Amino acid sequence: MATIKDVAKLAGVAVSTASYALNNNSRVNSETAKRVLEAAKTLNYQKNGIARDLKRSKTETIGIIVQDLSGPFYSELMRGAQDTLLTHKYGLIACSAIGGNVSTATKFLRERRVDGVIILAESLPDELILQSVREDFPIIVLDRKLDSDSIIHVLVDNFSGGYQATQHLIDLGHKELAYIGGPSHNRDNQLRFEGYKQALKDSGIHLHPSWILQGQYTREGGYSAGKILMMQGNAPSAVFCANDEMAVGAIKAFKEAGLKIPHDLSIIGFDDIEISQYISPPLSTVKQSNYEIGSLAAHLIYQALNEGIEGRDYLLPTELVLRSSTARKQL
Amino acid sequence: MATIKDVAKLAGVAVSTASYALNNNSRVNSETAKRVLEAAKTLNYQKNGIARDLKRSKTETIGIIVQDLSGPFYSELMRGAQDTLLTHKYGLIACSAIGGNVSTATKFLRERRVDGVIILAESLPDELILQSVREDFPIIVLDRKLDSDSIIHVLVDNFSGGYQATQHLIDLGHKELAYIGGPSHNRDNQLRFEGYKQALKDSGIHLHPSWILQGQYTREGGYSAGKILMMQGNAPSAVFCANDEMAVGAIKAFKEAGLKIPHDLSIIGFDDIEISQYISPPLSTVKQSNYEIGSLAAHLIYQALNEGIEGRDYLLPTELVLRSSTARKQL
DNA sequence: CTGTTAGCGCGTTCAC
DNA sequence: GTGAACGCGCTAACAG
Repeated sequence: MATIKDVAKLAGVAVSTASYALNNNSRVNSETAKRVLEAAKTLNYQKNGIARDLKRSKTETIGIIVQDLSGPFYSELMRGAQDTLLTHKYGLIACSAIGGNVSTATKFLRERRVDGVIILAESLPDELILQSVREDFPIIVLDRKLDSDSIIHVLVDNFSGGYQATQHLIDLGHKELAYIGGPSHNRDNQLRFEGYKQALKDSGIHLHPSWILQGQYTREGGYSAGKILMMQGNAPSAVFCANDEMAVGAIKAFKEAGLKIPHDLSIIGFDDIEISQYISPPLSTVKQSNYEIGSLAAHLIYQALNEGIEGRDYLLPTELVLRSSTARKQL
Repeated sequence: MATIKDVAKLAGVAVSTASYALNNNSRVNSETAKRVLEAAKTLNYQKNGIARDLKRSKTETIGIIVQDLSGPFYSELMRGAQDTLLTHKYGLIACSAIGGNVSTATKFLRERRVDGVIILAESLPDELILQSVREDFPIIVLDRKLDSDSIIHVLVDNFSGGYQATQHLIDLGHKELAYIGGPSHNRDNQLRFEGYKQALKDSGIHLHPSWILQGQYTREGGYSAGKILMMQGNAPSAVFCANDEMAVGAIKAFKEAGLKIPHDLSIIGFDDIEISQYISPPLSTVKQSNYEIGSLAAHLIYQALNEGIEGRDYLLPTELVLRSSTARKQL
């Protein structure tokens, strides 16, 4: 591999001159510059980015850590981040949180391989993040609330989302409202549940413990929860599922029980994943604008790196997406 | 930021000793090592990975370049690559091909920021890839065939896939077979089309030019193509769509025209994307095992880096996934 | 066996 | 246009 030294030698100039020439610095006269560029070409010189980053002590790259590099769920978010960073000439690289202490995530976080990180990976331990806090290394978390005043939070307003969904069902005349939740330790789920409870309370509707179920955020979990709901005898007239995956599973269970949706039972989800519009009936749900989240996160990180920022806690609104799985209660 | 120097000073040892201690080298006696580790802890020392990579001239990280970091399409593939690399203690980072010459993709390719790359991004120019060829830098392409004997190809057998799909329709008794294709310059599409033509030929079925349509690989394109097919008057009895997205669109068009699928018309897609099983009717399609592709790519890159490899061209089989959108031709 | 000295990897940038 | 220090950690060779 040719280094800048080889280029300099071939062009008959000092290494520093070669460096200036290769970076189009106007200090070198165009004649010399041309010679250098030619030498670089003949040697097929490729700069060593690592050496460069080391010297300049910055990488102009932001890392995003996601659960498993595979979630269709992150699509829009990444696009948002990518688009925004690109306008600032920053790069974006993604890695997964899988792999524990040898994971690339750890490298990103601790070894200064990127100038800042965006985190959206439940499985990444809080401690790892907190240990990585240091000056001039912006960390944005999208999936939890951490107790450190240098960490920036961009969170979705899950509470309002849960409230909105529930209120929508109430507005349609439903009073028997079940809740199929995600893992109980999951923060998003907790907040969505709080929203649900608050909405019931505000309308003076009593919360019915046997209608509170757990579906682990999975399709299978939603299916089981739906089955249980049916077997209990006193079926509710509407169900709020804390995510769309579970709603898909629950719908299956309800259909198998012979219910017509939304005629016999209304159901609303959360997330607005892609398949929600293709299932039958198309699912009403609560949507968070992932593109905006990504874009905001990227924007904040750039600001933090270059101009400094003021606020450190951002709460983004949710939006109701009404399709055909919810309807006015039949009398 | 504390550097190893600070740690050494605080522990009262030479930098080299600190380095050995931090890397658990048995040369330093445990007493000293403990002192060093403690010093590191009190200073919150984090090693600079960049400096390390520079010195060792390797990163133990593989890059994967995808179209836009967002495709649900890559999910399985990434998982495959990730899992495999992890067992070799290599990291995986992903970046998008968007951004032209300032893109992170370019950095990966030219600036030795990773030890090897996997490419799956149509928009990345051939030249950029070819220019990045150098010794000891394995490049695996999954989306095209390049004329360089140091580039490794892992390709899906699109020809056979196209053949399989078409043959399946023929086996069901269909003889009026339409083809809705992707962009004509797209290599995958071309091969699928070749497979289609070959299958027709082998069964002595004449190819009907007005049944060859173009849908740009998009849902809307498939929809339009479906409409056109209906308007032509002489509708085929079965359709092979070069990807599932188009099949989804086409089905919509056929339904709007009052056709019952598969009773009046059979349709088969390609890719087996997630929604294929949720649409109505569930779509028969041709599947490529993306997990395996990713895993194989990762395996090859590891081999190339550590043991050297023999073969440079791999062709992976496709598999027919039969659901309910295809049926025996009605007499 | 333990610890130290010193040079390296490679490009950037300041002082001359 | 150039020489040389520098960023930071690794590691071979050497000394005690």
